[in-house]
Amino acid sequence: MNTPSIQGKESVLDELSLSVRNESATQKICPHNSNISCASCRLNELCLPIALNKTEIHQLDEIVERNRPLKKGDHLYRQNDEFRSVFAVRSGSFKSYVLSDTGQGRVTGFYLPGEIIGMDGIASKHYSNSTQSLEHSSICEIPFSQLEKLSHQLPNLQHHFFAIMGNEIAKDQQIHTLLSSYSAEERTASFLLGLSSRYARVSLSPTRFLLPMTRSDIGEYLGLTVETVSRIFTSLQKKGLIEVNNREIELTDLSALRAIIGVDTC
Amino acid sequence: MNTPSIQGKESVLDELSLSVRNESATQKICPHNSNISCASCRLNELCLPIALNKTEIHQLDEIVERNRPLKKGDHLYRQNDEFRSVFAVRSGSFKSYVLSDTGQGRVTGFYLPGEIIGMDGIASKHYSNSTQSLEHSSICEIPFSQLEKLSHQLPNLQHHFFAIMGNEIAKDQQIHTLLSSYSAEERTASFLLGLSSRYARVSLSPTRFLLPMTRSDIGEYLGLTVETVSRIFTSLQKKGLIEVNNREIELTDLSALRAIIGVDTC
DNA sequence: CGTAGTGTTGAATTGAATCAAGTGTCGTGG
DNA sequence: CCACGACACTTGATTCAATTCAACACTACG
Repeated sequence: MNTPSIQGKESVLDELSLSVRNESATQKICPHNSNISCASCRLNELCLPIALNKTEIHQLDEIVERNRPLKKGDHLYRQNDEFRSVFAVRSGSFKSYVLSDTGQGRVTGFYLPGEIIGMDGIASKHYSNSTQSLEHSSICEIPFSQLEKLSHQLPNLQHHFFAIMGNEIAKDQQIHTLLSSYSAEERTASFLLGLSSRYARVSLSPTRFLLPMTRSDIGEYLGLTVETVSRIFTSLQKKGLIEVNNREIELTDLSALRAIIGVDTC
Repeated sequence: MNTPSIQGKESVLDELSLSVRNESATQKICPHNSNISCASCRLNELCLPIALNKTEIHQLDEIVERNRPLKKGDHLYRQNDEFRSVFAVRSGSFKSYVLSDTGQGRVTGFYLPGEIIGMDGIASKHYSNSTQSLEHSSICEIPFSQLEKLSHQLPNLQHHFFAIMGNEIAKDQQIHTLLSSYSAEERTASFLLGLSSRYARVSLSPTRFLLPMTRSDIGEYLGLTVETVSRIFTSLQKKGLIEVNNREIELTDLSALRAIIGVDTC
């Protein structure tokens, strides 16, 4: 197994570190490059083009707008902005959050390459949260009215977009269960395993990665305080299940992590 | 305001009590009647037919299967069953739940008339939870492959179904926020207000209704224990915000309830 | 009429939050 | 290039909201 070595801490937040670490030498295109097409995108097996044929991908390509990259902290959109588009993460990562009346935000989701952002705005025609880049990132913007028109022409695309939305619904319900009945340790373990499989999906190491978000972001997402997240990390490390160093994390015992959340590890 | 009087306790769980209480005399069709069509359904302004014209509604009608009513406790489907259809609640109510490894269930959602059930199964082709009737209920079954075919023909239907799914996603994210940062009292108040507006949507009293679910169901849904839910109900009643009597509930001070969850009551 | 399920209430316990103090890390501008 | 300031993170002590444990009342239904 080729677990790519993590670079020194001076580049922990380097915009490339999460995106191209273990890409093969045959793929030289910069992940932030705006001139890439859906057909040549390394994510086309996960993203919208899945299940489309060449002609169809070309049609999709026509409506996708590849905007300039976002810097860390830049907003993709803000709560109550008019809904116009959904977005596909091409590189980097994002967080969605809502601001509570008391001013403090609550994180509602994290988005990694190949994932779709903004579907919460479809019904009300306004985004129900704000979404911000966690590092140097690039996205594909897909104007929703055009996506609808194209979906109408391409049954495959309609089918797939229904599936993407259904997946989001199923995922949200899992989080509902997580938050309503799991302990701090179970939530944290589940979160790390979730990230692990999402990184694996984009051909990055499932056991060794950089957390793009702060402890505070994780806490808000999991309904815990920063202090608790930090304590759980320390305790998991003491138990030998993970190795943490700042944003660098290694899952050293996946099956023990799975055991925490009650998944049988035959 | 015409707040319909609630019937005696001997009919608290009567299958009609939630469905037809304040219907006008001009509408005599039994809500469990299987021979109703979408065109004549009293829910057609909320359910799938919304935004469809007469011809289109007729086409939808053709694919809808109106099954026999379900008794209290009957399952609509079970976790891991093959996904074939989504369902629209015509009368009664349902709960979705997943069984945790420890055997105890966690409720993931409640469904009232006019709401759509089963979208969590679209992506994986298997239902990710079990769904059970909470009282005598009736549903419309919509085979998903046919819904897709029809959506392809009717842009209005495609648009509307995207909106229904987007709404579900937005709703789930609100619950995420609720569970991750609200206290037991805030969750309970928010839950009651949510039910209130959903009943209002189907022209029932927003301040006086019957809870179709147990305290335990509510607890599982909100991430609280039965005891806590019971205590919060008692305490809200002592404060004069609600009046509870078994499954009967009256919201006597809506703005105070809204104030609990931090909504400005101008 | 009895029994299982549902709901309430009280007392003790506890997991996570809060409060508090400190260290580590990063990006900035002198 | 270093020093500074702003965050980000950690760790400990204390508090508190909600759970757990326990006992009992109510309701509904065969």
